[in-house]
Amino acid sequence: MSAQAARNALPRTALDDTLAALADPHRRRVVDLLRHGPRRAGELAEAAGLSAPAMSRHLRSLRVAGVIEESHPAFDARVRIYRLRPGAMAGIKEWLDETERFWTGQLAAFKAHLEGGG
Amino acid sequence: MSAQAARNALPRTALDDTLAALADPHRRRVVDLLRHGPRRAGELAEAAGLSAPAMSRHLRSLRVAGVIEESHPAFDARVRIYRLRPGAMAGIKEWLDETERFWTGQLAAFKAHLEGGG
DNA sequence: GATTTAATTAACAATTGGATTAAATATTTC
DNA sequence: GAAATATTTAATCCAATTGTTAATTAAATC
Repeated sequence: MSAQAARNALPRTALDDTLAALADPHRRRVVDLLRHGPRRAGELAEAAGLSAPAMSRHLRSLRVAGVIEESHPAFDARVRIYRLRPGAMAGIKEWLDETERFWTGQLAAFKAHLEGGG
Repeated sequence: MSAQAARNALPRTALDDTLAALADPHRRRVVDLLRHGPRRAGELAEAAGLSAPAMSRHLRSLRVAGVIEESHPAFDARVRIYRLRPGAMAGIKEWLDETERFWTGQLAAFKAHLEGGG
């Protein structure tokens, strides 16, 4: 039953998925490649030095995480083209900014405390 | 020797480590707690609803990734106090900004292409 | 319509990651 | 100095991830 494992299952959020998707060098390489424009699955596999199946799985991770999106081009319906999804990383940025904001606020408060009461 | 696994070992960068450290709900919860100030290991474990050993490992991950730092307080050397490390997430932010910058540039170029060349 | 091409899915092996309990390490307190 | 406290490390288990090869799907080409 594995009672303990289930005990503390924090729900997996979108932020988890996005961060996990980007926490892999191959997948981040894909994002780096897609910064310059949409690419085929095959191009990405070759550029990243990965087999087609391996790349396919990475692309799925990125797609499920909302980082990229897929399209079938009209000129050849076998091909799948991937591109970055706008706003995909907004969640991360927001969280980072909030963290920084709180944290610097806390630092300022500490400094004030030292100057006032120290 | 697991020949296939070794074949494509992209080096693990600091960015990988930081992202991986943050891609876990428990660890991100720790960061959220530390936003408001330094906390003891025990406090963090309790607040996150984790056993002490489990929390200890998460704290190590975060420390190795450079997200937090540890200190021994003078009043009780058994205790370990953790705090956010300034600039820990600068790398992520930089990468995100660069991605966005390239990507919006690419979008602008595409728009210009449509308007110019029909 | 048979073959080639682009890509995904399936099945499997190996690695990694996280949680647990028990033991170890300091350090404080009585 | 013995007992209690704060935390980490060790050993083990289970689940998830990643890569590989083989098979599948679907569409283009000859």
